[in-house]
Amino acid sequence: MEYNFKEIEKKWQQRWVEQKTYHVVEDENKQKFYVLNMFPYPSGAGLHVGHPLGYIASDIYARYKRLQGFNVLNPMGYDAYGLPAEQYAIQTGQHPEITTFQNIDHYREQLDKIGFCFDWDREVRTCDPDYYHWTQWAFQLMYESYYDNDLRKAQPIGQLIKHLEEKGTEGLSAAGTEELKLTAEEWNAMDEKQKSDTLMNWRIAFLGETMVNWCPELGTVLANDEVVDGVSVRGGFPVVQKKMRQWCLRVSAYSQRLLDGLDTIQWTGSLRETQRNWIGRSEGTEVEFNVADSDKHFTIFTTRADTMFGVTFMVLAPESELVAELTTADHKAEVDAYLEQVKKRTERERMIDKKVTGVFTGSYAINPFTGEKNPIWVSDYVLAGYGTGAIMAVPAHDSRDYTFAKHFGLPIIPLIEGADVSEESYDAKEGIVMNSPRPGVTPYIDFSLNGMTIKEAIAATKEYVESHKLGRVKVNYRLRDAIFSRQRYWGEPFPVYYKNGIPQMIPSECLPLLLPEVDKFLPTETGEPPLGNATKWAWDEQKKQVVENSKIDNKTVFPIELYTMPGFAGSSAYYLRYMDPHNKTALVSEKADAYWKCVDLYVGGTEHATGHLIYSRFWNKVLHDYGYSCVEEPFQKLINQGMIQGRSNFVYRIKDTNTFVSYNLSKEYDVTPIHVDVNIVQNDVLYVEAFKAWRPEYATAEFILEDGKYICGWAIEKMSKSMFNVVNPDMIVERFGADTLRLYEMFLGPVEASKPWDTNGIDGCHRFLKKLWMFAFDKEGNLRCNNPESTKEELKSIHKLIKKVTLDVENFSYNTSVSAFMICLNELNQMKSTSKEVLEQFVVLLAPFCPHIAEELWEALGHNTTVCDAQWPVFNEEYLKEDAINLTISFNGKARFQMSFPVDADNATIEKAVLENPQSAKYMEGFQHVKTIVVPKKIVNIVLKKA
RNA sequence: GCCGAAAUGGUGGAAUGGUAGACACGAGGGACUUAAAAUCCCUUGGCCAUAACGGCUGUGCGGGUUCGAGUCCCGCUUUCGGUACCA
Repeated sequence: MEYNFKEIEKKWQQRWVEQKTYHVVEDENKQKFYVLNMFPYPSGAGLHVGHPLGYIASDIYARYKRLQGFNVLNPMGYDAYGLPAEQYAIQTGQHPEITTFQNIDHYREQLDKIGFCFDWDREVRTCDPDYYHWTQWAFQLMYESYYDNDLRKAQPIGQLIKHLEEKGTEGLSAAGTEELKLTAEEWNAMDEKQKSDTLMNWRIAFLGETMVNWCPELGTVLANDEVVDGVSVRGGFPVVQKKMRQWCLRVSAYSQRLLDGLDTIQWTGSLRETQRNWIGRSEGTEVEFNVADSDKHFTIFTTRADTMFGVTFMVLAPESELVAELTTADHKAEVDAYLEQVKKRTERERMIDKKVTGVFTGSYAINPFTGEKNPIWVSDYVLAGYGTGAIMAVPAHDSRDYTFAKHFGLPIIPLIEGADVSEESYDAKEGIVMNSPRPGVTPYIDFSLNGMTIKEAIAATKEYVESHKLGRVKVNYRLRDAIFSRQRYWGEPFPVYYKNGIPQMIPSECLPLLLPEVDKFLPTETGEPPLGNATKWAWDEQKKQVVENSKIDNKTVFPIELYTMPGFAGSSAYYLRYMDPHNKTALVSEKADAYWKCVDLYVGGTEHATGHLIYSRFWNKVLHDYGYSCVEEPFQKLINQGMIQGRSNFVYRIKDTNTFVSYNLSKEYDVTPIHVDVNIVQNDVLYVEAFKAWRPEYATAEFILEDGKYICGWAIEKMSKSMFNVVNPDMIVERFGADTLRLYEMFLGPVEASKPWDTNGIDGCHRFLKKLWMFAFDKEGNLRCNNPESTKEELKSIHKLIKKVTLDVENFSYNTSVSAFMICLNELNQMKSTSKEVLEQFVVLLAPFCPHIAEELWEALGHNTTVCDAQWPVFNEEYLKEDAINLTISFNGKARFQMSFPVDADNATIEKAVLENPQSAKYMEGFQHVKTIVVPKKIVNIVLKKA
C-alpha cells in the first residue's frame, strides 16, 4: 500500500471539521495558552510559500502545547481594510468589499489545504461591522480620555474639565500638545467651540494640526513614498507641505510606559532595541535664552548642557512660530523667501538632499552663561516637531552645527582639551572640559566647568540651570503622535459628526456606524475625501440614525466625518476580539479576558516593529487603564519569522537569436539572461517543452544543451511575480502533500532566519514520510509494528528523540527536530521490528509537524480519538544510559583515538589507562606529561610540553 | 552616519568552550530492472598519500584568552535588515 497523501489529507481535514476538533472553549480546569499569528491582508495575489512559514511554526507550537494538556487558543482572521482593494476599486468601479471577500475565500482555501489547527469559529475580519464596532468604540474611549502624568494612566476627560472649571490649568498634570496656561475664569468664560478646541490639547484621540504632503490637484494627502521630486507620482502634480486638521492619537503620552514595558516581555533583543530607538528617550536640559534688545525669550532643548560656553549661534526650525516673532523688519524679505523655498521641498527631499541652507533673522540671543550675543538663524536642519523647535548651536561639538558654521563662516569654539576641530567637530562625550569659561574673559556668572569630565559637566550644568531658574531638566521622546485619519474610502468610518464645527460622538448605543455606499471611490471635485460622494451621510440627532445629506439643516441633522481610519486601527486590538468574537455588548467579556489574558506566543514579521507593534501596545495600554484588558503588555513572547526569498532561474538567450544556451556553456556566447518561471524548472533543469509552451515567442526556440539537459542559472531575489520565482503552496501540496510542505518549510532552517525558497530539497522530506509509511505498513497495508515489548535499543532511540524534539520545539529549533525524526526512523528501520508503543510515541511526536499522516497512523494503531488529544510522551533519562562510555583521547587538544570505559570509571583510573595505552606512547614521545583533563562522557586531553 | 543580525562544503544548514560539516539536497559510483521511474547500498570540505593504514589543512581577516575556540575577548572586512539632520 502506497503512501497516498492526497486521500489521507482530505480525509482528516474533513474529519477535523466534522468533529470540530479545533474548536476551543474557555475551561477553568485547564491552563490556557494563546498562540497568535499576525493576521494577513488578503491580497489578490494569494499566498506564496513564504506566508505559511510563521503559521506552520505557530501551528506546531499550538499542537505541541495541546498535547501537553494546555487549552490552546489559535485563531485566524483577516486585516481586510487597505489600499490595494481600494486602488482596484478606483480602476474597475468594483466595490472593495467584493474583491476583499473573494480574496478572503481564496486565502481560506489555501490555508485549509495546509492543515492548520485554527479555530475558525473565532475568525475576525476588520471590515466586518460587528468587528469595527469595537474599533469605533475604542476611538471614542480615547476621545473621552486624557493622560494623567501623575497617575500614569488614562482618565475620563470629565475629570479634566472639572479641574479646569475649578482651578484652570493650575496643578494640572496632563499630557498635552502644548503647555497651556489658563485660569478657571478664562476657561469658564470660553464658549462651546473654544472649550472643544482647547480640550483637543489633552484628549488621547484628538483633532490636531499636523504637517502633511498635500496635493491640491488630487485633493488628498499623500504618503512620503507617493511623492518624488516635489510632485505626485500619480499625475505629476505639485505637492506642498501643509498643516491640516487631522485626527491623531496621543501615543507620545505613553512613551515612558511603552519603554518600560519592553523590559517585561520576551521579545528578541534587536526588536526591543528597534522600539527603544523609535521611542527615543533622551534626557536633557531646557534652557531659556533672552532676545537682545527685547523682552522676548525662547527655550531650547539640549542633551549637551556642558557645551553652554561653546554656543556661537542659535537656529530655529522654519516651521517654528518663533521665526515670525524674532525676524527683524530689515531681514523679513529674506526670511520669507527662505521659508517659501523650504515649503516647496518635501520632507523626503530634505532627507535625501542635505545641502546647507539657512538665513539670519536679524535677532540675537543672549547666552545666559557667557552673556554673549549669538545671532539667531533659521535653517531646515532643525526640526519643528522635536524638542522646542529651536537649538543652541555648538559647532565645535556637533557635526551638524559644524557644517552650518563652516558654510556661513560662523565662529567655532572648542571646549574639550586636545580636541582638534579644524577639520571636523568632536562629537564624542569623552574628555576634559576647557574654555568654560574661556581664560581671560571676564566671568559673566560665577560658574566654571573647566577640568571636569563631560559627564560631570552635564550634571553640574543641569544643577546650575535648575537652581538659578534658567530652565529645567527635561526628558524628550522622539516618538510622535500618530496621525489617525486618511482621505480614503476603504476603512473604518469615524463615529463622529460636526455640529457647528464642533465634533460630536455618535452615541455608543448607535454603533457601529456603517461605512456608507458610494458610487465613486476617488475624492470629490471639491477635494473632499471619497466619503463626500456618499449621499446618505448625515446624522439625525433626534432619530439617532444616519440620513440623507439633503436633510442637513444644522439644527438637528449634521454632517458626518468624511475621513476614515488608517490601517493600524483595525489591527490594534484584534487579539482581544478573538477571545470573545461574537460578543454583542463588549469588545471582550471580562470573563473571557480574565481567562485568556494576553497572547503568550505571537508570530510575525519584523516589518511591524515600529508600526503595529507600537500602536497595538499603546492601544492595549489605554484599554488596560480602564480595565478592559487585564494585562498591560498584550504580547508576552514574540517570534519573528524570517522572510522567504525567491530563487529565480535564468535562461540564456544568445543575442539577436532565438537560441538558448545551457548555463555552463553560456560564457562562450554573448547572451542575455532572462527570468524563467521556476515552475517549469526542476533542480535547475529546464523542461524544454514546457518552456516552448510558456510564451508564444519561445515556441520555435532552439537550445544548446549540456549532457542532453538545459541547465538554468539562478539567483536569490525577492519573491515576486515579475521575477517568475513565486512558488505557490497549493502546487507543493498538490505534488507532495501538506505534511511534506509543513515538514520542509521547517527543515529549511531556523524560523527566525531569512532564507531562499528552494524546492530542490523537498524530496528528502517527502522521502522521509514515504519511508515512515513503509516502516509502519507492509505491502498489504497491515501494521507491521506490533511487537508487544520494546527492546532496549528501541527505547533508547525513541527517548533520544523525545528529548530532542521536546527541547527543540520549546526553542523553536524545528529544523533540527526534523533531522532528529529522520535519524530516529533510520535507527528504527535498522532494528527491523518495532513495538507498538515506540511507534505510538513516534507518531505523537510527529503529530504537530505532520498532523495528517500522524492521524492516519494513530487510527491504524487502534485509537478512536484523534491524535490531537493524545499525550506528549515523557522523556526518561534511564533509557539513555550507556553500558560503557567512549572517550576521545586527545593530546594537546588534538583528538587521536578512542577508548572505552565502564560508566563509573573515575578520573584517576581513566588517566592511568590512557597513559598506559600503547597508542599513547607514539604521541608522547619527546614530550613531558603536564596534566590530564577529563571532560565527563566526552574527552580526555593529555597536556604535554616539550621535554 | 547610527542601531541590530550574520559570515561554516557545490547548496540549505548542524555543532551546552570538547572528534567541525549532523540531517537533507545535489553530484559521482554501484545493485535491482528489457528500460525508465521508484527503492536500496557506497563515496562526497580541500590537499597529499595508499595494496592498506594514514597525514596535513580547514568555520570571512588579524590578534588574544584557554590544556582545547566556529563558539569567549579586542581590532578589522563584507553582506543583509532597520533608521535617519531627534540637538
